[in-house]
Amino acid sequence: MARNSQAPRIAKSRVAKSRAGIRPRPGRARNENGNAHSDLTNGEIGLDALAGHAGYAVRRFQIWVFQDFIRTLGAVDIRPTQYSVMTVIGANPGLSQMAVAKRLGIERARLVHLLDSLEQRELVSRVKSATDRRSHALHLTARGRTALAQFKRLAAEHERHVAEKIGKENREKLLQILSDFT
Amino acid sequence: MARNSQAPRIAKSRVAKSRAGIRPRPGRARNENGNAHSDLTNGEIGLDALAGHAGYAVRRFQIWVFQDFIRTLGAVDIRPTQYSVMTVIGANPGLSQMAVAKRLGIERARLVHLLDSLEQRELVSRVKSATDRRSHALHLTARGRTALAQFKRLAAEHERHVAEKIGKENREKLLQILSDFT
DNA sequence: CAACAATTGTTGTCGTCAACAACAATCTTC
DNA sequence: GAAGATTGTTGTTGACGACAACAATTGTTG
Repeated sequence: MARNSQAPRIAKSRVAKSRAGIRPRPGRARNENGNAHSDLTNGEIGLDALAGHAGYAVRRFQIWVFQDFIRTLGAVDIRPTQYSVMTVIGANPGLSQMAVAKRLGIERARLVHLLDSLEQRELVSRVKSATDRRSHALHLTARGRTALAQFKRLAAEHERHVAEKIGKENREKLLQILSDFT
Repeated sequence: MARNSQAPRIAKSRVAKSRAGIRPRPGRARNENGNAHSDLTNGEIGLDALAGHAGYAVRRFQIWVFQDFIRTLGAVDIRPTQYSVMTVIGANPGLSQMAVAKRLGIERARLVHLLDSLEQRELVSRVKSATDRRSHALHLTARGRTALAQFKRLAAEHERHVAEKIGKENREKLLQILSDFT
């Protein structure tokens, strides 16, 4: 979607927020969540409608998961996206950058930098394709294969942290619910 | 008129999860050349260990959810974080920036810019606190209250999209699983 | 009460990341 | 063989999380 992706940089100062259909609802329209006029008591701050939004919970969860991943794999300096790239290349040697990007939902422009970094660390190599001289066939180096094996062990440890956090069966249920997005 | 071409690009692949058996043998990988011609592998690229990582699925899902949120609330130019801030302020008038930041897991440095933007659009106002002259008491403006009501309606529509995508009961299960993170 | 520590909002920097746009080199196709 | 599409690349923009430093203010403690 090229149009409404995000910031319509024009409408900065005062956007036409006052569209039709806004029921003026005079008086107090707040507080469906119980507290009458809660002030800044830090004890119990209600989320109101936010509590019913899956996106909010998912965002908070993802931040936690990624932080744990980064911490758990901190010793080998591998971030989640790098791990995903290496894993896919390791399981499918010879893929083009376009194929990897499409499979992982990464911009191919972004994959360029990721591969630059991984290639610099001699974990991945770009081999010129003989059949299509535009594209590169991606492979793990020998060092990359050894390293990936260790990354996977650490990633499995991270996954155990996730299971401890939300419960073993909840984690599996989560994977099942979101299987369409992988 | 949007050239919407992004959202559901991944076909639902119900590929076997390669539970315990499929392990990339340390020897030669046989996929060496079978995919020089672009599309041959489009649906056949295995995720290997990635398929068992909740973080990966969650990342992909969150991208989808946020894109839908941004698109659904595109007409009012409200992003997920802005919505969360306004919702919490609306339900808890008078909160300090620190309290809002802590509750939502946002850096207070980042909240400054978010509030600058919302204040500029006259949706939120910073009121100097009488009891603590360091802090601001945050309130929705009259316009902000009206606008938030509309945002909530649009957000509810977005939430219906989520339910359509993953299923009504799956969405509720998801909210339940991740309730600790909200 | 006065030094000292902590908090609050703010500014700034850095790095990651998604989304686009433009480009050269290279297929593909008609 | 020219037009159009694809691949990798460079660059820009903006949202976002993580830090660091700072002034103003509050609180804490000797």
